[in-house]
Amino acid sequence: MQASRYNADLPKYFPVMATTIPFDFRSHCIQLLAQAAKQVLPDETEIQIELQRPKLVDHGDYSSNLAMKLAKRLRRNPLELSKVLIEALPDSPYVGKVIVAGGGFINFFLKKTAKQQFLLAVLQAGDSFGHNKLGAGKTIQIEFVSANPTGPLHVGHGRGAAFGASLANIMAAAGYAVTREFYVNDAGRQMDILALSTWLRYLGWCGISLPFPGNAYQGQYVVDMALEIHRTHGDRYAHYSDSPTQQLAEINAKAATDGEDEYLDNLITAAKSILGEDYAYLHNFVLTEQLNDCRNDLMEFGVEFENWFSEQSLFDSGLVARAVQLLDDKKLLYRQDGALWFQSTGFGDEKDRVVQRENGQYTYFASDIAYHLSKYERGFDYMLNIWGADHHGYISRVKGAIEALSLDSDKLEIALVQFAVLYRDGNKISMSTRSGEFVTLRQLRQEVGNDAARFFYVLRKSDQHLDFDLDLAKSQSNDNPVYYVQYAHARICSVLEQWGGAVDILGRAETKLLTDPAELVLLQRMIDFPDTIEAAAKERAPHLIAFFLRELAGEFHSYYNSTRFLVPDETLKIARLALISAVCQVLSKGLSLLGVTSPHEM
RNA sequence: GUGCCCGUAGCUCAACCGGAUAGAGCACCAGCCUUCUAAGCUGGGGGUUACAGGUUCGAUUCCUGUCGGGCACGCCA
Repeated sequence: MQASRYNADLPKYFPVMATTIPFDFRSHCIQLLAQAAKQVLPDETEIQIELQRPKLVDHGDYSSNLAMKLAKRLRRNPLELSKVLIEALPDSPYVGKVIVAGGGFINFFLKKTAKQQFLLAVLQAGDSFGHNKLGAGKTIQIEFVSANPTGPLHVGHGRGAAFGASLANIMAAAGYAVTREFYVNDAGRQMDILALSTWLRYLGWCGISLPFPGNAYQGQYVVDMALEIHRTHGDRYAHYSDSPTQQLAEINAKAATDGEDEYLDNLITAAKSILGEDYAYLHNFVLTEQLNDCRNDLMEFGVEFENWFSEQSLFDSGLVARAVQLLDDKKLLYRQDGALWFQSTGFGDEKDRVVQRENGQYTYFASDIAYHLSKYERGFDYMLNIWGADHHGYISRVKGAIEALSLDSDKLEIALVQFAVLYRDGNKISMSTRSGEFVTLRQLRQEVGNDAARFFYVLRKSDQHLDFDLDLAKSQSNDNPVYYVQYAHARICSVLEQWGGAVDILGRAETKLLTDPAELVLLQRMIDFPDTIEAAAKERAPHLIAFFLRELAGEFHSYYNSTRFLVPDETLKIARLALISAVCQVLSKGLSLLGVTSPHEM
């Protein structure tokens, strides 16, 4: 999957077409160089050709370090080698000059007319401009967010959501068939704790006051759910047998002698016993409430999933038992201290892991093995898990289990997203789901808006910590870079509206009139767009799109201030409008990849 | 203590997996609106890429060590 960056033999995406409209100058130049290398150095069969975009315009549009790379092995002077290669380059309708520079760089300068013609290709491709065939139609499943449905999403989940959703869009644009999935942890102890917490609050509404454990869910939403139950069902879930609260009182009495976790588990056992079949209602109610809340929250944030995969279904379908059995068949399980252990140390893990507890309950790890088995059985070509960075210690055991099942663990990639650390009044805000002290994604969205939040989240590399200063985000919301990009889009829309002409005639623009340096800069930037999407897909780096958009917007604003578009010269006017129309289209496309809107006016 | 990630302008971050003179945005200074949206533009100052070695034509990038920060090390999820 992460093979050669640029393979000299294969065109990257669009084949270089022999028509009048050039599409992929980079691949074209690579092919030219490959042909030259083949002629000059017939013995070298494994030549990797890389082209980079030089930082300085003086260094051309594309640059190759091929001669410098080969110089040592061939014991030849890199400058001489460059010259020989350049002389062997086939003629090209798109390349103007190729020169040697620096210590042996081969610098390609595209013809001005090639860049100008490219504009028409952009307009012609429309919304699909920038798409490429990197993925070649292979299927990839991307699992992200997967937050426990035990409370509102917080700002940490927001980063995973924004990153995952943007990356999914980018992978789709890069030619992958993407399936987005949310893994719902609806089977574990945490759900029991939430159900218990809600019930205790509910009893409070019924006038039965009991101590509320410190490690139960403290949030206001728990009180609200309890109130909702009370409103629709009255005291129905409060009065059982002779003395409903007496059992709880007994359990409470044990708290003094047992640890906190045992205390909570005892309460859960008691609740299940007292509620009987009604416990399922309670459990299902809180799960449904939280899941709906989560789904709505994400939908409003522009994040949607093809699949919501239930952990419980893995137990119901027997897949957990089957996965464990498969390991057992391979003699990779053993029993110790009453628990069932998986020999993960044989697969790169640092210690063996329990899959079934002494009390017969499967661990989270066991259902996770089954979950990944399910992914493999569903036949995706690639799988990508997006996890919080705190799960990095979990990677080796999951990969180990996959290998133990004789599956190809290279098909599964795990991308870690660092935490978003919140600051208010210059102080770090400590967050804990259990304690109910956290800033929710919803609050953040209301404070800074969906667009700013989506853009801000992907403005840095995912493996970097994100310092999120709430006060700054609020007070400087007008300075947020997202507005800078959106403003460029709105300005173009405004100009096009004032022009009022039919957009399709822009496709017949006299592009050779676009000779201003600012215009060529914009053209070159748009030529880079497909490369940027490809790089963002390969590196799982949505921030590259955000940075690209800032560059493009900046170059447009500069152009806007220096040049008037609605000029009397009709031909020139159409040419310039065609250019900014293409810029508008690319801005909109890039923003949509990041889940940000493209306003027509601001 | 062990493992993983990170350390770049005053602050927040880039730098196309080893390339040419390390770039933006905030903040600061000086200019630009009777002309398509000033949420904009133009110019300026600001750096021993934490530190010390090593690898080579070439290092922010790769290797070793030191210092500093984050995370993980459950029969929790």
